[in-house]
Amino acid sequence: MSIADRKEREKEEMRRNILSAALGLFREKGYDGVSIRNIADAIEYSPATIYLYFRDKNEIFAALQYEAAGVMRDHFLPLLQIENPWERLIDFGRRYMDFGLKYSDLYDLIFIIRAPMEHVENQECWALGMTTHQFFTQTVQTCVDARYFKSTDTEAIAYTLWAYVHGVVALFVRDRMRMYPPEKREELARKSFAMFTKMIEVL
Amino acid sequence: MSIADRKEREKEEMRRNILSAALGLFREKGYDGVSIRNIADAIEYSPATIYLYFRDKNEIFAALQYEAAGVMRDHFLPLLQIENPWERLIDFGRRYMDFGLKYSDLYDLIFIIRAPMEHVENQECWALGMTTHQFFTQTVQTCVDARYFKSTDTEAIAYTLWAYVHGVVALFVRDRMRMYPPEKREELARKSFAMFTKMIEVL
Amino acid sequence: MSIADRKEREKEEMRRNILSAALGLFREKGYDGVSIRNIADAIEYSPATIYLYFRDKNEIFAALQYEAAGVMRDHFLPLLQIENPWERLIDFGRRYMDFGLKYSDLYDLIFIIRAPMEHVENQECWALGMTTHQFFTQTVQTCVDARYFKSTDTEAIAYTLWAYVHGVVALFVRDRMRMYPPEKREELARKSFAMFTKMIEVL
Amino acid sequence: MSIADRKEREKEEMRRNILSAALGLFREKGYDGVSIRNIADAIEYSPATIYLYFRDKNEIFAALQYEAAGVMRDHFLPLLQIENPWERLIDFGRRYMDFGLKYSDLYDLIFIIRAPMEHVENQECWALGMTTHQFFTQTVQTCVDARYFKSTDTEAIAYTLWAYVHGVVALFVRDRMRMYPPEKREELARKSFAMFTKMIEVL
DNA sequence: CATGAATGAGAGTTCATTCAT
DNA sequence: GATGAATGAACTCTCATTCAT
Repeated sequence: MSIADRKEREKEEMRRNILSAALGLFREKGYDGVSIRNIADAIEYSPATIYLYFRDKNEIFAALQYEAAGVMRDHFLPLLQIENPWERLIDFGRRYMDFGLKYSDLYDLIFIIRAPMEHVENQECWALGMTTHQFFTQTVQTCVDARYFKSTDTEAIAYTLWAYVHGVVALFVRDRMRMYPPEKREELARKSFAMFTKMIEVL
Repeated sequence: MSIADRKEREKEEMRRNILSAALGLFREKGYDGVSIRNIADAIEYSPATIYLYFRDKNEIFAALQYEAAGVMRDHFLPLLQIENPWERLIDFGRRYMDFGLKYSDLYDLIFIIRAPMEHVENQECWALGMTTHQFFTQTVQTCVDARYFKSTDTEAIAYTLWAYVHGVVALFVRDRMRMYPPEKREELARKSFAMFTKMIEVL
Repeated sequence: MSIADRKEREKEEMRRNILSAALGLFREKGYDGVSIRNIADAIEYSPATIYLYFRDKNEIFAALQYEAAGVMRDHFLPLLQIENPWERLIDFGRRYMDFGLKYSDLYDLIFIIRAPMEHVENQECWALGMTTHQFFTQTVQTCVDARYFKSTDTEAIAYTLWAYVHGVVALFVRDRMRMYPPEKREELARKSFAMFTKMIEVL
Repeated sequence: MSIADRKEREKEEMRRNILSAALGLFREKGYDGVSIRNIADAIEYSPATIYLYFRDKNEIFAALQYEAAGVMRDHFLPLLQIENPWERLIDFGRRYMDFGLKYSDLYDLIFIIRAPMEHVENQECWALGMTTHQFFTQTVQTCVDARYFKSTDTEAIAYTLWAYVHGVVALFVRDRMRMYPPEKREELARKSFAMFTKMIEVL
């Protein structure tokens, strides 16, 4: 079995290799700006080789989205350590923003890009995203149960919180904060977040 | 004069024809996904004809953005009638959301889509957008001056409000509310908005 | 008749207008660099108007060649005043070079460009060129008859002289003197010409 | 090794294939008159294939020029055997004319055609051409040093000789000897050259 | 497993030319 | 007499993709 194992492992390595190169390029030049040839050049293989690991460009894209969803989920793992629901919720928001500001391209992939959703992998990706979403919803639910909010409409609360943080990140990622000097943008986002956490205490 | 008039009208019609076809395509497939040929096919003219009305692809895009910015500004005009600053601010948010949900394609063009910003017309568009932005900021400022908020950080307040409504619209426009049944999405957005207006009273 | 006359005159004026614009552009950007639209823009008429005066782009080109041949012939007219055949011959050479260095574009048109020679006008142009050529040959013949040369092979002499001055101009016109600093090129040509006139005395 | 060798050979063959097709077309229609598609059609490959062998149109042209310059240099190699400077100089001229009359297309490429000179390869070509030019200049210089000329202005002498032979070839290559019957053209050129060699003895 | 070679399709853009008005 | 509007054909060049080796 060990030979097949190694082969499998090598195959997986190559896939990751391709994806990571694709992601890097994607980060630099946007989705449409990346070509199979670019990726091939980056990993120093021939374009044809890519097709041994991915059926077409769309499949690479789908895999990237899945990957992004995985990275995001991992980014939230430390939250499991936080027992106090309110603290966990606040940290959820902070980590969401951190992720969005730091991995803008991944965030874009997950929450902004208008993507073809035909592939199976897209659905896996969606499933993965939903577990994260449910984790968030449950955290809100726990807060509601513990009477941290006056309102008991968990759905509305969760959605409101999400909308806000998404707004912050989306404006940043898609470069719509040009009226603020570059070095002040993140600071403003952070200040606003602090303000927002105050606000929701009265929900 | 009527001949020249007619010609003028026809020319204008053709421009709108092109723009409206382009708008649909841009929204559907993004800036890079749309080709001059696509647009030409859509209006059943030859590609060369497009160039009689627009210098290049970018100019079409810029014209659309400019137009969108104009529509949005007009959408906010009734606000001028509202004297009470708080009411005006709340209505601002409501109208922002209305605009985004109703003219998703225009909203996308202004606040989400990725595209080059080199053209002069882009800058005019930006200028137009900024007047709207300033109108918003002033409204917030007036509220601050009138002590509607405890906080006096106008910039942070304005940004927070904007981020929230943008988040709501952006999730909607880019179809990230698939976990909610279609017919409930707008309702949820509205409910959340009501919740949000309550929240900001304590800012 | 006077109406028809005026019309004719106006038509001719327009033709010259077009040709002179075409020539200017041609000078700047080379034959292939000039488009009908360019010419139309230059004379502030519509491209379609050009077609009222010339059947196609080729015809403009042919007319230009004819014109160039005319300008060249005129350039040689003063030679008729010179009675002494040797002096006339030397002056012929000097004027040939003057013409080539000063009206490089016209020279190119006549002696270098690889042109389609289908048009009737091309043949007229050729005829015009030939009269100039014959004038030159006759001048050489006169010199031969007057024993200015030892050789009596008029044809060979004429051809040799022509080849030399053409060489000088052609290297200049087609920018093959880049090994000499720009400001010295013409000077070198002139010095060489002086040298050449000495040489041919022994022919 | 033989596989790699064969591949290498095939690649080289293809390049030559392209270049030879391109050469014919360039000569026939000039630089601007030739399109990548033309070349592709001529060799019965797709246009995209051309780009596997040459970066762009200019590179094809540059390669041709470089090649032509090489062929020309090789054409002059036998001159190295000739010790007597005067004989060498005369033979230089003869070989120059031979080259121009025999390889008109290459000559055109080097000394007549108008084309952009941006590429590095153009500069290599220029460098190669200059070594040939220097070899010529040195030959003249040696003659000057050995008092074969009365004049000591090496530069002017060299330029004069060059201008003459270029004139001969250029008139021929660009078909400006139409007033002479085709079969007599080369003969006339040769006769003139003989005459010219006599002339320069008195320089 | 990897690839060199090839290509059809398509990108944005410009052109000479026509024709109804 | 002049033109605005239109277009088919062409341009250079890039792309995703295939396939024999």
